[in-house]
Amino acid sequence: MKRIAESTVRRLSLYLSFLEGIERQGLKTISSDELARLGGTTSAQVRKDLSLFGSFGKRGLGYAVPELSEKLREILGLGKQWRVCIIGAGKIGAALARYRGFAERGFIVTAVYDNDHEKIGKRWESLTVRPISELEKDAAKQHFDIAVVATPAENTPAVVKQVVRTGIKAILNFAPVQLSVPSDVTVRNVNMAMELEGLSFALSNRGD
Amino acid sequence: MKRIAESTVRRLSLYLSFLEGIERQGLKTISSDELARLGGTTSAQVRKDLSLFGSFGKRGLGYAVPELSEKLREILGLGKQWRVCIIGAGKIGAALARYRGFAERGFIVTAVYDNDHEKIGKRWESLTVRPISELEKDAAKQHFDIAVVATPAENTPAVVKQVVRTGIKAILNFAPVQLSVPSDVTVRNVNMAMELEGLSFALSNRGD
DNA sequence: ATTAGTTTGTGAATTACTTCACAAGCACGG
DNA sequence: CCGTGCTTGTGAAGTAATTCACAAACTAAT
Repeated sequence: MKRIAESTVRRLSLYLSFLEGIERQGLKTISSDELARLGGTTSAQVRKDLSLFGSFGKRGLGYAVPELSEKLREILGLGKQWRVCIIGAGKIGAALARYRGFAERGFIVTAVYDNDHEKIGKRWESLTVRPISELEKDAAKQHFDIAVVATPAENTPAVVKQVVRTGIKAILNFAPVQLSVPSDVTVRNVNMAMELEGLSFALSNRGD
Repeated sequence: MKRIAESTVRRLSLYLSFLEGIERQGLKTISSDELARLGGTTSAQVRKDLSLFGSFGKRGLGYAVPELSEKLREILGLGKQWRVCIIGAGKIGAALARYRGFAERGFIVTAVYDNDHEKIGKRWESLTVRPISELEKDAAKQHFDIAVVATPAENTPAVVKQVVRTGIKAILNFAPVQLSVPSDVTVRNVNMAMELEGLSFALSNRGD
């Protein structure tokens, strides 16, 4: 299959979230034009995005909402449950572990790790914070699909090495460093400082 | 000045974080090639990014680290302090309010708002959670540059309307909805569910 | 001085992404 | 069952972003 751009995947994700809202409102069909308006894009973009995976619409009518939702969930791999481990039991780790939205979308947090003796052993909801030294052993027993890395910048490269060794192929990285991983490991970065700096840039350069 | 792509601004931000690390190590110069390796890009990309703002390097030698850092801080508007208000005193809001990294980079959290009576009046570090109904009044007295919106999806459109009315021109949005704002307001979205879905997609479509 | 070895800055070429524009398909009304 | 009004799917055209590739500029060594 043709390579799919990251921007496309982001939009698919966005469309899905709109469709779920629309489904709750009870609407049966939606046009590419309406989806585009919701997502701040164009109808041609919506149709092109979807057409990369098949043709799901009916000409003259639009897209059937439940069918398209289902199709998008399938494309995005949301049919199955993904097992997630969180590494770093700080503020961000805690906020993530408790966020209900993940489980709803099939991302199940199954373990939390840290290297701080203060934190190890603490209970978080139904989980206990475990020493990071146990990660590899644990991973051999239970399978993890995704690692969320929320460690201080200085520890992150070492932590990521360990993660890669366990065979985990997807990392969501909150640490403000660029990860170096083998090409078969997918990384997504979330970097608050970078987002704020983007806003700072926009504020500083208005009107030129 | 030519319009600068968001991807470029992201990279500038990234370069700056590397330069700060390098500066601490005491290195005086760096080549576009080394910066590229750190940032997972190409040397041509680095040079092109920088050349949009001037020519800061010395041929045969590279870039002087402190000078380039300073220049990037200036380009990104990090010379001044930005006043930030956080709206939504939930998990994410709390994690952000306490994150030390912001202040270091000149983003000063000066107020926190919520509409939940349980939360209003609670003290957070040096701040007190205020009722969101006071936002507009407060904004008239103290100036806010940036609003961080971390409210539940359903309240977000109304909250954003209020934010826009105060004259704030930059919003960092954590709510999983697409904001509709006037074109002179800059929005950056951070959406954890979307990032995880991107990883889910990658895991589901390996090797085709 | 001259030469060898680097590395920048930047047009040109390439690749990737988005938008245009229209034939083809479908629903509905008469 | 034919026409009217919509809306999709998609090549072609247009933009935008990235990479190539090389002259120009600098250092250091001899």
